[in-house]
Amino acid sequence: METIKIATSRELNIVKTFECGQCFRWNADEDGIYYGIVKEYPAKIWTDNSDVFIESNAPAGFWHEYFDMSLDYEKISQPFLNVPYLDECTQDGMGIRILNQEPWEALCSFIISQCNNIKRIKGIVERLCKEFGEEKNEFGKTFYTFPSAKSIAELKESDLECLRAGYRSPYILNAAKAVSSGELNLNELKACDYLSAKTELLKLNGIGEKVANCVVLFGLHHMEAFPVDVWIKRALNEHFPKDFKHDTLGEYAGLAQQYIFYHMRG
DNA sequence: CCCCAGGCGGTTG
DNA sequence: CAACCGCCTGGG
Repeated sequence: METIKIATSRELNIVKTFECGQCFRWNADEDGIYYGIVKEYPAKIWTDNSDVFIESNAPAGFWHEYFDMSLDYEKISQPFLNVPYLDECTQDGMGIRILNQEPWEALCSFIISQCNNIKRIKGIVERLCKEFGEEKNEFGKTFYTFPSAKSIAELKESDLECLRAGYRSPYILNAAKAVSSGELNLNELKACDYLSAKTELLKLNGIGEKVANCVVLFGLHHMEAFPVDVWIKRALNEHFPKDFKHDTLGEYAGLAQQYIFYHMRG
């Protein structure tokens, strides 16, 4: 077990980053210490004196990559300060980072997210991991890895009843089969351009524009993706010109989307 | 009882 | 094209 300083709290605000809706498996205890697991590495993360620390067994550079630390977020956010209303959102949301999550986990999680609230999304994802993931004990707590696409693909729809995911279960199975068979290669989609990646995801049953954009942004790190959900729709209607086009925000439009989403959810 | 929650897919006008 | 509706489940 090793503790590293990953960033300053100005560069990485863990509350904003974990609570802005991009991930579902980080939870704070009563002291504000976050616990979570990425791949097979349970982790404990906290802020102390304007610095962010992580305790885990992960190899060197793992968290640096996960938190996207090689990108200067203050710099890439500068253009947003020239856009009315987005400037407020950007100042408010500074410290949010777009995580480099596991592509399959993001795909599965955002399938589950459709027409659902955060609490229930978290519950379903947690049951999925507990039921089909691998147990890891650390920090006096129990963690479960996110089950592989292959392990889910081997299941039947009735096996997923315990998740209580409703009509989303067949979508999960279908996606798992596509990924484990190689018909859908998420790593390839990460390497290719945003639009091709999204187009591939849209071919899957149960994946529409919103979910595809979330997967492309949060799972494949194509930062120009701009998922439009009910909150963003509301923000666009209330605070932006009618003819506003979000692609004018450029290659980091997805970060702007997160600032807006965080600001709306307040 | 009703309605809604970070959608999608199929049908209709 | 847009508008609408059913869909699983849980909470208000």
